[in-house]
Amino acid sequence: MDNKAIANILYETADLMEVRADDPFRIRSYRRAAEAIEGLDQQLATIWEDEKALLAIPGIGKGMAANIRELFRDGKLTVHAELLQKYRPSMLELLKIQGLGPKTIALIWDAFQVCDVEGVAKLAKEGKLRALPRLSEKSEQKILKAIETYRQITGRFHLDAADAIAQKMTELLKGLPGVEKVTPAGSLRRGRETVGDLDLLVTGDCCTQEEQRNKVLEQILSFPGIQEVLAKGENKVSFRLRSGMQVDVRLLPPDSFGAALQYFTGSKYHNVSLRQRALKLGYTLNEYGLVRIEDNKRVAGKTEEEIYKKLGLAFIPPELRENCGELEAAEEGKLPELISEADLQGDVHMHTVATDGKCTIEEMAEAARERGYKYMAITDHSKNLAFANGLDDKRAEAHIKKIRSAAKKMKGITVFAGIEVDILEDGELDLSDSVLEQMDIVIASVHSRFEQDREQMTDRLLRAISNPHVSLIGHPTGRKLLSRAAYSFDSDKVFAAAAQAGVAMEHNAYPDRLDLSDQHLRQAKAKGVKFIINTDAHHTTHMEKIRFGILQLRRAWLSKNDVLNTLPVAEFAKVVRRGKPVLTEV
DNA sequence: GCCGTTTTCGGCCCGACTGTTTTCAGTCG
Repeated sequence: MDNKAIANILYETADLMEVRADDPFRIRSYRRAAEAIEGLDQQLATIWEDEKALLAIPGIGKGMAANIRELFRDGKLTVHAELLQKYRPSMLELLKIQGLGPKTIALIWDAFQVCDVEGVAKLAKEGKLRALPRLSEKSEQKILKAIETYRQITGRFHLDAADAIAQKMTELLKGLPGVEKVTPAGSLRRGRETVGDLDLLVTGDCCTQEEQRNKVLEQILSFPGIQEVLAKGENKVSFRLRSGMQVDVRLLPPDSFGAALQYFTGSKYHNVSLRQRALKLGYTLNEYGLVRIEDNKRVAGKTEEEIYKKLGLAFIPPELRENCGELEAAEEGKLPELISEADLQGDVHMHTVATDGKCTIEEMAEAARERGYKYMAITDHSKNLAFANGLDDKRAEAHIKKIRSAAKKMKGITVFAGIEVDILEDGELDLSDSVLEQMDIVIASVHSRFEQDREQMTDRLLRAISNPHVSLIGHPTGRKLLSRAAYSFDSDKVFAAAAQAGVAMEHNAYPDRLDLSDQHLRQAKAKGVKFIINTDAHHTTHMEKIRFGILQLRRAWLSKNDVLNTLPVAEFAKVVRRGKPVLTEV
């Protein structure tokens, strides 16, 4: 059992305890413990027998330590099992419906003993929920709408979740005789913002030698978390994980690996165009190779590169394979030089324990330096975000001093003092200009009133952009992938105003945001906007998630020149101050 | 259930919004 699995069980326990109306503080302690475990550097599996080590983790006390030991010893947690027995696992799913909370779910359960999405939808349709206290016909409509939204997003997963499974599978198979490599294909390889099914390709001698193949297949089926095996043949295994994710693992011989990788990476429409092109040139292309029609001779297939080359094309990076002009550009040698992670000089959106982050200024700065960044910025929340303990003017000024003093001690990296200031309902910023003036970098973000109409939201953003202290707009559409839609605003107007004012737009690389989307990035670039890519890290471990954002920038055909935090530190410091004197010596 | 210049039990982040509750509970962030 890894840390993530333990944390999940604790989260689920907390959710179900909420339905049972347990002590709220006890519930919170389960969530705290789960968060702490997720953020650990080492695996609990290596220390669970050491009481002292467990108690040294903040948020873990005697009771939780006992819970953890029980999980490792018995493979289950009694309190979790009891709750699941009482309410059934479908209740966990029900809790994911927006607007349905533990109290309402408990109310429905007590009245009807119904606790699954299907059942609640039926009750709402039949008008039976309005009989319950606090629920009306209007509530029924709201619940039905939320269930509708929920159904649209289920079956898709955040990019990092799919990536984690791919990495685990690689870990599981590597080292087995005959396994050369394990490669993700499909939408994960193309970097689509969410992933449906996960496609994994295994190549090596194991695909042709029966004994090795059987060993590999056996190992694949030992993957932790498999709920159901959907198919098992000689060359392919499909299964569904408890999370609902379907994983297809294919075994492919090395000499046709390139063709298979090309085929299974897609997209479907890119492949259709590519095959049409092949036909025009006298070839036929399938997952086994590129074959010349006149003599039925296979001319390419071992690598993707040779296939594209034979078809008279430059190699097309997977992120561009969406049939959006990439074949034409590849033919004319006009593919852009895409940005890569190595181009980045810094990550400038991070939170610390001063607000809702989990690490100190020093810890975040050290982690950024270890990643090879030349600069970073501490940008905690402002007071409007009360639940995050946001900073008011006074605390913000004190925080700047703290950051500057920590910055002095750090060698090899410039630490900027910044803020993520809330854009209030009317576009006013949540801190005084006199305080913002003292910041190296100001991120202005919307965190409330997402439901404002298009006109109001547009004005709100335009007003924020007009503030001379704002360096960039944080997560500019406010969406949360698979849970919350983007707020509505006139993107043409806002992007044009940002370009005009020299205010950058953030690409937030955190996998549940990835905001701006690739379409918005393209649109903004066309208006002349520059971008800054950040992780919005709330923990040192979040910084590595930058790569998921890089995939989106690449999908939008962006290169280094479009992204400000590829600039050397001195130039970057200047550009985010928008003409005002630079405060930090670099 | 955790934590602690109160070593033992009381405090634990809270404001805004929504709907239907005529004074507030539930949900979200």
